[in-house]
Amino acid sequence: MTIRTRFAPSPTGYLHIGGVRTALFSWLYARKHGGQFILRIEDTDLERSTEEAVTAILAGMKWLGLNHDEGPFYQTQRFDHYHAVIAQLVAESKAYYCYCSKERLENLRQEQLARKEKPRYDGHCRHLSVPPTTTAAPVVRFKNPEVGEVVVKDLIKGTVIFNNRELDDLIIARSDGSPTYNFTVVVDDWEMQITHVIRGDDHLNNTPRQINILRALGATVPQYAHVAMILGSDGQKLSKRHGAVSVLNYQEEGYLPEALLNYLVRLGWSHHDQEIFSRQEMIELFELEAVNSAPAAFNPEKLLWLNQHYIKTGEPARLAEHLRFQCELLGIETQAGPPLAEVVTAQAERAKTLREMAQNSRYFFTEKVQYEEKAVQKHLTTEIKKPLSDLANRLEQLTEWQPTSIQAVVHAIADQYQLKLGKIAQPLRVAMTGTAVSPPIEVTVYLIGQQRSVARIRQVIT
RNA sequence: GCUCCCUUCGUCUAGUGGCCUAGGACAUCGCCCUCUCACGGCGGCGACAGGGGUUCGAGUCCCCUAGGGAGCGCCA
Repeated sequence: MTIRTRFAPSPTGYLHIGGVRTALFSWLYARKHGGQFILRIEDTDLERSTEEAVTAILAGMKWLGLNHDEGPFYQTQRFDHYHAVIAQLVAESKAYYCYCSKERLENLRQEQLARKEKPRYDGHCRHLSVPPTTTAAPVVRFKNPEVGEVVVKDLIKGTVIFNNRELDDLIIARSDGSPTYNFTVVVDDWEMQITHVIRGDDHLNNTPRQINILRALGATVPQYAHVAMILGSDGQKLSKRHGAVSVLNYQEEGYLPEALLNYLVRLGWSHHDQEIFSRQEMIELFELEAVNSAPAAFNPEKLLWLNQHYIKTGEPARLAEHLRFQCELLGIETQAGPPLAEVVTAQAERAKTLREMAQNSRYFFTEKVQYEEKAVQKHLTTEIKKPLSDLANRLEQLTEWQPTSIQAVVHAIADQYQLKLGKIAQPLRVAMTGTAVSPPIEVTVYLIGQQRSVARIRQVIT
């Protein structure tokens, strides 16, 4: 049997961290078993679904490299399938028309709540032999079994047993004829031959209803795996404050897709003590049985650590493209500066995001350096102007512009004036960058270039 | 209210009855390295929610309590 998993987001909001993790788990499971990963857009809520959300979901999946083999399917384009199945169910008396008014339902609900009962439909129209004389359009309800239990063998939660007495006859078609969620999911998972339904555990309670419908349809029941939700860093429900923002925001903020994926795969899943997983390793090692059934809190610091890990270990040429993207966002012209890959190498161990790297690399690309008042006051003293002047001259005469030769010159000046290295390196750094922080001085000078370096020193000492 | 799920350091987790005086990672603190910031190295602080069982032995199995969360929609 070929493994088939799916990711079925509803485009009523953006693709956030929680959704991405579920998608990742589904994708990994399919890839690991050489199966198929299907993307399905659950857009039946016409009121709240938006085109932008669909675009953002697709873009997010693409950015992360979570490629699908089939789809994207749109539920709004599958209404004829749902209608056909509803008609079949009604014809077989496995579903029925319900004419109850919303008022009646609301009263019923209030009464049940008052009696401290779980609010459920009472089956009023289930045994109606003749339709009532009413002008209101009916809904269609599924005839849920009234006795017995449904056993869900969840791959993450374990065996969960639901008593059919706790369930009621849910609406599968609204009065306007449109199908409802619990029904479309079932029809789609069935028709798309999904073998493993991996989704958020907020759906665990829906599972027995869906299994009952599947059984009524004579369909094979898929395996289920309910993943716990992601909490905010404060242990509360994830909100916009923590990361319930579009996954594309992470791209804009300078995160690498491999870092986000690595972070998310370890949130709720583990393989012994291993923290770093390449895409290939994730695929090979991932298993649903090792997924934690408890919710996990989102920890931005660890994501940052992983991001820097991938910045430090990634291919500079590839990271350079990410840096270029960030520079563009920040309006930094990179044309006239040093090769971006070399900037990446120089800055990798002092940037946690590519955005941060771009921000801290402005001085490599601009003619007009912004000088920090504090740094200038502290390091560009009058006593240092003579050594800096000599240094500029020596640098100007260098025939070989390399970090090693630059370093030799800096050391020579330090020796000549009997200065500790820091006493000349820091003033030089401020002259070059406007700040007291940068990569090793010889690398900084090297990357800024001979002409610019000499010019910057002379500018600050005149 | 009812049903279901969850509970190991601040956080992510290892742990599948003896290897646990509970291991790793992030964060944090200290030291070292050092031209700055970092990176790196070394070390410190720090947890089995509580209570009952079962067992020779429980973080690990069972029950209860407490605390979190989800569902109970003509939303998905």
